[in-house]
Amino acid sequence: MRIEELSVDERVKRIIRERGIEELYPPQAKALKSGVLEGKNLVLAIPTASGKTLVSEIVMVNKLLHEGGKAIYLVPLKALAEEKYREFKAWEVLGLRVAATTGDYDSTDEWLGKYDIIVATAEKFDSLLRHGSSWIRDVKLVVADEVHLIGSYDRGATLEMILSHMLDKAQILALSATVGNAEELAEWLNAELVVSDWRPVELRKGVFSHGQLFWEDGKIDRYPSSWDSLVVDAIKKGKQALVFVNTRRSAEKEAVSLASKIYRLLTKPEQRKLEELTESLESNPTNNRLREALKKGVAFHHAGLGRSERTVIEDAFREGLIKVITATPTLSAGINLPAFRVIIRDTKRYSNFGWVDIPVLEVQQMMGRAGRPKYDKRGEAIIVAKTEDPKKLMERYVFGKPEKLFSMLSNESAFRGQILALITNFSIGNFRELIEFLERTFYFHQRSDTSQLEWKAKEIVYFLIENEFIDLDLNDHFMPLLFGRRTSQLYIDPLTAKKFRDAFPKLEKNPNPFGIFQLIASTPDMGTLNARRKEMEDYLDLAYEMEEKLYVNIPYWEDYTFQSFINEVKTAKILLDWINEVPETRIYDAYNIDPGDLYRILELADWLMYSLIELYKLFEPKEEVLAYLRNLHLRLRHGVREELLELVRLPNIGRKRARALYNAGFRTQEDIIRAKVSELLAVEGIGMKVIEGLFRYFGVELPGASKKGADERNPKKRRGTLDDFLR
DNA sequence: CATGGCTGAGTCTAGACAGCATGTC
DNA sequence: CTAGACTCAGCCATG
Repeated sequence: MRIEELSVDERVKRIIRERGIEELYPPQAKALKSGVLEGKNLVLAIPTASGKTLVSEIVMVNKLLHEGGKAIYLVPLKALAEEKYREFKAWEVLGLRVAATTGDYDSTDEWLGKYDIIVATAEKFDSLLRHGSSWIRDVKLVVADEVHLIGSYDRGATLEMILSHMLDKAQILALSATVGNAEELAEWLNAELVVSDWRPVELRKGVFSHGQLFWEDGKIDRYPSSWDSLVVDAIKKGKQALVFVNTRRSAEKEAVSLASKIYRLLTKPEQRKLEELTESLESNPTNNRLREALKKGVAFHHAGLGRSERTVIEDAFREGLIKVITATPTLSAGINLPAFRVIIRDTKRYSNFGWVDIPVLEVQQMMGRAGRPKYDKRGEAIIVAKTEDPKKLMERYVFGKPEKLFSMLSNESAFRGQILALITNFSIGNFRELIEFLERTFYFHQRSDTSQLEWKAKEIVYFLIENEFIDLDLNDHFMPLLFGRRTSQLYIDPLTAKKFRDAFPKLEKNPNPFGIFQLIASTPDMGTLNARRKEMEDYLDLAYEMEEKLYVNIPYWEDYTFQSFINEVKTAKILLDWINEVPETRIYDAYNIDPGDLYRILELADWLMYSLIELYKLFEPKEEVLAYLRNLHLRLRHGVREELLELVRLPNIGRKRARALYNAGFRTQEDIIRAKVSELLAVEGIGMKVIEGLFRYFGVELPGASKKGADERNPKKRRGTLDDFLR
C-alpha cells in the first residue's frame, strides 16, 4: 500500500514522504486498515524492525491533529524513552510537542500538560497516574510498546494495571513481539489483532552443531568444528556479528578470545580509530578488560559496564567500527542494534530454580536482531548446540511457537503495591469495588476466576490495615492514611515502608550511616548483591564489630536470613566506602563489582534514602535527626565526607573537584569567592568553564583580569584524590 | 627438596523500573 | 535432571 492511499491527514503523509518512505510494509498496511485510525483498539504482534514505530507514529499524530488531547507512548527502558523521544521529535514541525519523562527527570508534573506526545516508562506513567496530574484526563491514546512484558515476573503487573486503568478511557495500541496467545490479549483489550511474521530483511535461521550448520530449509553448510568460525566467517564477508551468551564472564571471555582472531581482518585506519577509542575509556578493571578486546575490534556488552561505555560501544558498532559484540541479554530486548549474523551460544540460563531453558520468546527476540535493514539482503541467526541434540533445538526455537503470556498480577510484591495504590490513590472504597476493579484485569480475563486473587487481595488488605497504611471505618469502608498514600506516591514496596517505620525508634536514638545503609539494603526494593562464599566471614566480622550501630540483631549462621543479611552488610559497606571517598576503582576491586553495579546501587540507595526521610517526616520527626538524615542523603548522592558538603552544592562540583579544592585550601564557598582565578585554575579538574559557572552562580564578577589564562598550562596541577591527600 | 603440571572438588552465575530537584570529570 | 568458566588444594613427576 502506498502512502498516498492512506486515509490520514495530508500533513502526516507529507512528512513520511519527506523521510523517503513511499510504500508501507504489508503488516503496516494491514495494521492501519484494521480500524485503529478510526479509534479502535489494536494489538499489533509483528517482529522487531518491521515498522511498529511508524504505525504508532501515524496513529498518534493523526489522532492528535484531528481530535487534540494527548498520546502516551510507554516503553520498558529509560534508554528506549530517550530513543523514541528523539524519533518523535520530528513531528514537532506540525506544532505537536514531544516530551520524555522517566525517573531521571521531572515528576508530577503539571508541565507535562503542555505536551502532546509523552514518552514514559511504564513505572513512571503508573507513578504519574498515582499523583493524579490534571492532564491525565486529556490522554486519548496509549501506545504500549513491548506489551508482551506483561508476562514478566517483576514488572508485568505494572503494565497490566496501567492498561486496566486506561481501558475504556483511551484508545489502546499495544505493540507486541510474537507470543503464543495474542488473541487472548486482544480479547482482553477489546482490540483488533494483527499478527504477521513478515520482515523487511529476510531472516535465515539455523542450528550449528560440531562443524555442521543445519539451516531451517534443510541445507547444510560445513565449517570448522568451533562455532567461532561462524563469527570469523561473517567478518571476512565484511559483515558484523552479535554473540549472545548467558553470563558476564562468558561475554568477556569470548570477546577477548574472538578479538585475537578478528584483529588481522581490520584495516589500518580501523585499527587506528579503535586504538583512539580504547584510549578514550576511563581506566578501571572492567574497562581494562574491555580495552583488550576493543582495540582488536570486539567488545562485550553487559550491565556491569558504565553508561558511557555502553553508548560508546553501541555507536561504534552501528558505525561498523566494532565488528563483534558479545552480549548478555542486555541487548536482546531494548535498544535496536542489529547485525548481519546473530550467534546464540547458550540456550540455558541459571535462575533461582537452577538451570532453565531460555524462553522461546526471548531467543526469537535475539534472533530477530539479525540483518541490518539498509545494509543486508538477509540476516542469519544461528543457535549453537553443544551437548544438546540440534534437532531438538531446531524444533523448539526455530519452528516452535513462543510461550503464552500469563498475568503476573498475583506476584505478591507487585500486587501489594498495586492494591495499596488502588485504595489510597484511585479511591477504591471497599472490598467489593476492589474486586470489581480486578475484574478488568488480564488476570481475570485469562482465568475468569478471581477466587485465588481475592484471597490474596484480602491478605494484603489485612496487612495494610494492620500496619496503618489504611484503615477501615464502621461500614467496612477503606480509609487511606497518610502513611499509605505517601508510600504509594514514593513508589516503594509497602514492605519497605514498614521496615523503615519499624526502625525509626532505634534510628532516632542512634542515627549512623552503617545502620541506615544496612536498613536500606535490607529492603525488598534494593535488589540483591551477592557476597562470595569467601567474603562471608569478613562481613560477619564487620557486622559484629559494628553491632551496636545496627538496628537489627545479627542472625545465626543457620538462619535462613543469614545469607541475605551478609549481602546487606556488603552493600552497606560499599555505601559507607562511597561516602568516605574511597576511590571508585578501589571499590570495584575490593568488592568484586563492576561500574554498572556501583551505579545501580547508588541510584537505588539515593531513592530509598529520600523515601526514608519522607516517611520519617510523618512520625513526629526530631529536627536534629531530620537534619542528620538530610546531610547523609547529600553525602550519599555526591559520595563525599561531611567537610565537602558545602563545596559539592556548587554547580559542576562533584566529589573529585570538591576534594581537589578542599585539599588546595578552598574549604568554603567564601574561600572560592575570595580566590584568584589563577589559584583556582591550578587545582586539578578546574578549568575556565567551571570557574565561570561558579562565579555566575555566586552572581559575582570574575575577579582579576587574568582571564587570558597564563596559568592554564601550569604543569604541576595539584592532584585531588583522597589517596594523595592521605599520602 | 623445590617447582610445575594435572586433576578433581568447589564456587559462581542476567537485567534494571521507581522520587525529587537540578547539573559529574 | 540439565552448563561452563574459573579457582584452589592436593597430588605426582621431574630436575
